[in-house]
Amino acid sequence: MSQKESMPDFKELKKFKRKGNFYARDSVSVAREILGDYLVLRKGNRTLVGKIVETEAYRGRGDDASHTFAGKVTPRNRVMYERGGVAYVYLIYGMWWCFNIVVSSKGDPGAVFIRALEPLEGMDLMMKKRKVRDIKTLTNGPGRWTRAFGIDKKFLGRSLHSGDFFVSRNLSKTFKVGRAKRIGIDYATDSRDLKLRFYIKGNPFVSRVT
DNA sequence: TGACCGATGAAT
DNA sequence: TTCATCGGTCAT
Repeated sequence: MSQKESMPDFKELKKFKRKGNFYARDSVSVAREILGDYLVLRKGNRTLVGKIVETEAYRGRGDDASHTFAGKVTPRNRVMYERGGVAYVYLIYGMWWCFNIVVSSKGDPGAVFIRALEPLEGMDLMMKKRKVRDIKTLTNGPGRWTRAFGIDKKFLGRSLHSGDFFVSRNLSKTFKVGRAKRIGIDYATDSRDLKLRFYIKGNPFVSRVT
């Protein structure tokens, strides 16, 4: 279950912001280690904060579920070739924005897909964006949390090293990590059954367990 | 320029 | 389990 824990204030969150060397590594390491961290978006004098509870690793060139399989380059996926630490955002099903963090070194595409958050601060603003009243369904899916945060095409290529949009390290992680197949990539052949999805065991905001 | 489609969500 | 949905992508 989701345990009560003290919520760091904005200043504290900023202090433990994840840096470039954290993102400039392989996608599996980042996808695992970013679990439990805080995604922080400052809007004026308000702050939206969600704990990252579910991720997927996309391994770039050698991963036929990735948008950069076999080194494919298009206007959309171009930022995936940047050094880790920028956002890769794209639209799916004509209506939902998917948010990834680019990882690895420049020229080596990789990404960590953020699938679900546990909402911690700014829930009133999130609910206005999502038009839902039930907190359980506010941010427990890739298209849901991005809508709650107002994430869209404007975020494509945006740096996570800024002062108003970043990931903050959680210094007290006590959970167990679950591992499963990635979702919605049945079009892939070689990579479809790899267990590259990671989630916080028992957290109610994970989009699905199996 | 336009055919095509999906790293989903919601209803059942 | 099914299916509505539509802006963007990319090949032409």
